[in-house]
Amino acid sequence: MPKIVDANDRRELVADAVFQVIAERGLTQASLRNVAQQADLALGSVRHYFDNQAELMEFAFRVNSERIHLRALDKLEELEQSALPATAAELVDKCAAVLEELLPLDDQSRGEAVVHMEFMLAARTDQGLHGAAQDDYRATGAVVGRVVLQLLDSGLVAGSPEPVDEAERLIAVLDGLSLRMVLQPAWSAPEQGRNTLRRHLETFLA
Amino acid sequence: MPKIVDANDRRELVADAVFQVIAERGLTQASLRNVAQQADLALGSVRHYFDNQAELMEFAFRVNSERIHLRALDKLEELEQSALPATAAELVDKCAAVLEELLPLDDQSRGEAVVHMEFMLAARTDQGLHGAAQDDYRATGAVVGRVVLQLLDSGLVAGSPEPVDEAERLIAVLDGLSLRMVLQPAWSAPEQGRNTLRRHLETFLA
DNA sequence: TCTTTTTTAGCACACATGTTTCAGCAATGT
DNA sequence: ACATTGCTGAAACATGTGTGCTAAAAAAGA
Repeated sequence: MPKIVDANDRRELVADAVFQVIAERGLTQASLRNVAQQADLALGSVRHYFDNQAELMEFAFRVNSERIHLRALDKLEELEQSALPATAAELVDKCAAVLEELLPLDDQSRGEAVVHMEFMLAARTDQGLHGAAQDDYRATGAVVGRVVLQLLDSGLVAGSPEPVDEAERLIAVLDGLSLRMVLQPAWSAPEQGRNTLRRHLETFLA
Repeated sequence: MPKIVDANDRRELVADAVFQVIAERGLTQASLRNVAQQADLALGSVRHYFDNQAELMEFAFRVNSERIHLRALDKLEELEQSALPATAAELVDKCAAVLEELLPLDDQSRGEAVVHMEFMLAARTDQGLHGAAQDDYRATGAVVGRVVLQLLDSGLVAGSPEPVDEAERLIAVLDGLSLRMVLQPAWSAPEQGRNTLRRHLETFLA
């Protein structure tokens, strides 16, 4: 028996190299050779863990999606476990804490957001990535939907908006903010994104 | 003197071929050879009108941006020329008419939106496209900003929100809706996008 | 008809990519 | 010690890419 390397760890290590290449030079530069060099591995080693480039890309896509959504889900369960907030300000704070996990507010999440965008766009024409994109949609829909329910069921909202409609609009705000913060960080700083999100949430209250 | 072909017309024709290739197969497939084939031209012919691939791409990017923003600007000037709307519903109609030009509601604008997204994302790592992306940002910012001013100056809005902040949020809604309608047309149909936009505008009114 | 100039077409080169193949290494169990 | 087997590294191949260069074609004026 040779050196035993945990295959999953190795695959995630390669995926991290993919993320770095995409964040710095874009998805088009995420070739097997560039990724291998970034991971300090030989081309053959990368191919030992991934039969295809397609398989590598789908794996990296899914890992990235899960990292984002798992962080948001953790915060969400904190919110749902804790006592119902009494004041409006407290409610906004709790919801914002969850949704901010979906915004690129630091270097780490900025990189993740870039990778996310590139993969989502690529999935439009790449059949191999289509399934992963569908799962990603469902995941963010679930997170945002549950936050909206928390918000609307709190008894602090004005009017009686449709949850599905408001989830759709909130997702649009989040996606749009992410897009701008990723592509135009000079004009859309983290604080600005945070503030815009909070202002949007506050419009639900009387 | 040989056959005189209007150089600008020809360049736009090649740009149209670029748009078709991107819409159908993505930016990565927009090679000179694929574009030439799509335009029914020889590789040499394309290269006669564009020295570089970089020049072609920047030209196509700018043509696409201008087409989108010119349509929106036309509608916007209609709005600003016409009499001030008296009722809230009429105001929302007018503003929505302008902003809907920025959403992918038919096949034509859907293609434009796809091309727009691909170029914006590519501009993040491609220095040659950076300038065009900046101009695009300014253009949409101008359109949306003027619509927001029309809205807030109508005397029909509740509260006194900051125009810049609300423009930022509205741009996020538009970008997010575009993104979803382009990437997930099955879940986000044109009517749904239109409705979400109108609902957002209505939240400004009492 | 001949000339001139735009336009088209094609070849060739250097380079990057995904993939296949195979030889060598290195560590672990016997 | 030694054989097994996961792992690494490298070379080779086919394909696609941008670009430079050159020659043919085509059309309008002389």
